[in-house]
Order: sequence, then C-alpha cells, then structure tokens
Amino acid sequence: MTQPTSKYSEEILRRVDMMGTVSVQELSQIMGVSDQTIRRVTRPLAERGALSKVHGALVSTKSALDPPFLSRMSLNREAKVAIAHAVVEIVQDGDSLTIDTGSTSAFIAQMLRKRRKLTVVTNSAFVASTLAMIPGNNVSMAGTQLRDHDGASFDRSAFQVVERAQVDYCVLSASMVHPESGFLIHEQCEVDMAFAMMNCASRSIMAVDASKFQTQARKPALRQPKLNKGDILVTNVTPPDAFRHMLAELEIQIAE
Amino acid sequence: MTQPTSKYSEEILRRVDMMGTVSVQELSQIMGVSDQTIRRVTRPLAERGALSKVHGALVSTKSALDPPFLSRMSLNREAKVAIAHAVVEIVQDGDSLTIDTGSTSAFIAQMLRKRRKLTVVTNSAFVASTLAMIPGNNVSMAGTQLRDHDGASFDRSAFQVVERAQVDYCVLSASMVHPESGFLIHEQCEVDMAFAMMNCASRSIMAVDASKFQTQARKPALRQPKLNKGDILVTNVTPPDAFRHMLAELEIQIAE
DNA sequence: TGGAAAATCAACAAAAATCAACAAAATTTG
DNA sequence: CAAATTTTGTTGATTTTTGTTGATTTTCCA
Repeated sequence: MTQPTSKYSEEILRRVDMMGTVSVQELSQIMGVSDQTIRRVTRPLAERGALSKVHGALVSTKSALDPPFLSRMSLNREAKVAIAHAVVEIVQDGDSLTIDTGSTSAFIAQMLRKRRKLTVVTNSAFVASTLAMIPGNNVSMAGTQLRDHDGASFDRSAFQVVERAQVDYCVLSASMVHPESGFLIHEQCEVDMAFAMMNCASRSIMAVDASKFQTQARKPALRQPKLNKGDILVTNVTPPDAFRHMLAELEIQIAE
Repeated sequence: MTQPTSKYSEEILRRVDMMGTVSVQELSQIMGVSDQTIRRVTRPLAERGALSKVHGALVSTKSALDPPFLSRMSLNREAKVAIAHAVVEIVQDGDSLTIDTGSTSAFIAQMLRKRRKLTVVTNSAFVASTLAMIPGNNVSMAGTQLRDHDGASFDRSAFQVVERAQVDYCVLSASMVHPESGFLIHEQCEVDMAFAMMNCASRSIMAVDASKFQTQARKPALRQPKLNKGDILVTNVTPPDAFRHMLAELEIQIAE
C-alpha cells in the first residue's frame, strides 16, 4: 500500500520516527544530501501523512514514545542500532523469543519488524505494540499493571505468562558489565524477570553496548542470572581483556 | 510462491531483504554481473511485488514500515486530530478512563499525553504503551494475546481486567453510524469489550469522524451497546438531520 | 510593528540512473 | 559438432534525480 517514493524515504521515516522531531538541516547533514533533497522527498510523505511538516522541522506522526524513555533511547543511539542489526541477523523468520524491557531491547524490537511470523512474549508494552502490528506475528503481552517510566510490567500475571512460554531465544540487556560479578542491573524485579525468561528459552542473547563495560555513575547492584555455555553476547566493541575470563564460555558477536 | 525467473533472482531477493535498500550498482558489483542484468532480473520481481524499485535503489518489501494499523491512522487524520483535541478537553487531570482499540482512540491516546495522573485501562497495547510512559499515570493493559493487525487483546483476561475496573469515562469508537441501528462495528469481540467498558464507567464518550456517517464500502453489521442519556458524542461535523432522533439523548460536541 | 535571520520554494544545469538495441558469450538442442 | 536459443555485457540516447542559486515566505525578537 504505502510504497517508498525514493531511496531515501525509508531512512528518513525511520530517523524521524526515532528522533521525534528533526530539522531539515540536521537531517540533510546526517544523511549527506542537500536540504532541498530532503524537502523533495518529505513532501509526498507529508501529503500521505507518514510524517508531518511544520516550518522548521519534520515531526513524526507516530512517536509512541516520549521524554524519559525517548531520551534514554537516543543515548548511544548509533551503538544500539548496530547491536540491534546484529541481533536481528541471529533471529530467523518463524522463531519464537522473549524480550525484556531495556532501551536496547526497544531498538531490537524496532529492527525485528523486518522478520515475519515471530512468536514474541514480552513484559514491555512498547515492544508488544511494536511487534504486534506486524501481520503474521503472534505477540503476548505479559502483565497488566504497567510501570510508569517505561511501560513494563512485573506483576504476578506477567511472570505467569512468561513461565508458560517455551521459546528459541531470550533477548536480555544489562545496565553494566563487571569483570567478576557479571551482568548487573538496578532492580530486583528485572532480575526475576530475566531469570524467568532465560528459563524458558533454548538460548539467551545478551545485548550491551560499549558504554556498559565502564563503571556507571549510578552503579547497579544486582546480578543478572549467569548465562549458559553457548549463549550469545552481542556488543559493539571487543570487550577489554579484564572481561576475558567472565565471557569465556559465550559466543561473542561484535556489531558494525 | 511464484517461480524464479532467473538463476539470480533468489540471491538478489535474499540480499535486498537483508540490506533493506541497495543500489543497483552496488548489487551488480557484489554479485559480479553487469548492472543491466540486475535490472532485467529485478523488473519482473518488482512487478509481482517481491521487492520494490525506486529510482536509485531496490528496497525490500519486508522491511515494511507502516503496518496496516498505522496507515489507517493517517486516514482522515485532520478530523481525528480535531476530535482527539475535543475529547482531551473533556477529560481532566486525575481522571480515570477505559479506552478501546480503534484508530481514533489511538489519536485520543496520543493527545491524552498532555493530561497528568490519569488512570487508564485499555486492551490496546498501542494505547497502553503510549500512556504508560507519561510519569504519574497509572496504566493497566488488559489481556495477553494480542491481535496481529492492531495489537489489541480480547482474551478472557482482558475482560477480567476491564470488569474489575471502575472509571469516570469510557472512550469508544465505531466503524459506521446508522440512523436507526446506531453505532455499528465489524466484530463481535469489539462489541463485547465496548459493553464491558461502558458497564464500569460513569459516562461514555463516543468518538466518530464525519466519514462514519456515510455508508462504508465494507459495511459493519454489529451494534455497539446503546449509549445512555447524557453520554457524549464527539464528532467533527453537525450530524445530518436523519440522525437527529437517534442522537436525541446525547450531549453532542462538534470539534473544530 | 519593523526588520533581520532562518526556512522554504522555484528553476536550471550537472550528474546519475535507467532504458533500448545490438553484439558477444554461454547454453541448449538436434 | 554445429545451429538455434537464451543470456549477458556494451553502447549511447533518454529520463530522473540532485545541488545550486536567488527569490519568497515565515518566524523571531526588539
């Protein structure tokens, strides 16, 4: 139905939706084309409502995300996009997976829109609505009561739904990686959910960008469950030597 | 699936799907054939929709931005925005409400982001994730198994959650308005949900744009539950005279 | 309200991509 | 093995896109 009118249209739409609002200038610089080209391409897109134009900026018509979550999503964007790409290459059409609630996972969900016939179980309303709208997917939203900053659920029904599942992959993230303690995160409920998700998956995929290998300002204190031999770590840098031992049994994929 | 027309077609499709968009040049270099050959092979592929051609590139049809629900959101956008504005003026900070799954309701959810401390119960993952991320809101997602075209749930748990609620407003939509039959919709499960939502709300808000007063191509056959005296109809035109009787007991608000 | 800065638009020349036609190469067939 | 058929690459004409320039409109601030 909605076919691209130019080789740029997809990328423009993707960027506009991701950034919420962008100036034509900025976009033309990022993409390395003239501002006039951006205008020419966006005019038809605006006419059919795929984005909306105001004097000075392009704004997304479907930015389901807003401040706290969105700003976190634009932190280390490049890295997260690269990692998301790599994860999507691991997953095949028809696979089943659980996805957790981190911002990296949100990127992965966006990229997973190009896979078909996925079976997805997640406790993130954002991930659920992103993937549920792809025809042919089978998506289950685990949980009822949603946490207010990221729309994730950790109530009893959330765990019940996840525990009933049996999937190929479990997509996890972490706030920090520590050479001895492993993958760390801030909240207990997130650890519990990670545990439940890992338990019902054949294989786990841990996605962390480079910044997670450094000490964080607000240091997380809880350990994610230990990954099993053969689980996959996807990141965008070669992990420092200090982590060699800790990551020994994992399959490591460097994105980009 | 249709037969391949050339020994290259499979590889080309695979690569285009993998890369999202590729220029003919680039592809011809990678595969070690002339650009003309790529063009010849891709022409029939494009005609039967296996990929799509734009000047300067081949783009995968699988990278599918704009799933059906989102493209429906850009239908009659002006009207829906106006109506959403009006609905948001009715709702106050701190109110509680149930919201159904139509595309008009999705707009209303977007606009409701400017209200604070809302308590929201919805069976649409899209609406849930939109409003859950606003700090101070309390959002419940009703249901687990999500329908694939719009991310809505109509399973037993969805009804259980809604039936436990007690809210100020219930925001509903319809596919068509008929002078005698009232508000019509396509699916039984949607009627059941509307009934459950109305039942637990003090007052209902029905949101329909002008186009719904005309006969639809695909005519809906099921009646929404009858609205009560004092319930609100929000629309963007003065309803035609034929509807006078049917709308007699309602409070009518014309947006814009 | 006036005026400067920024953003948009219109038009044109340069560049890039596409197409059509034909010749060379490869493949199939008798 | 040669003829017939299909596929592929090359060339030049044609079309489309792109960046630039300068005029026009919109926004912003005093």
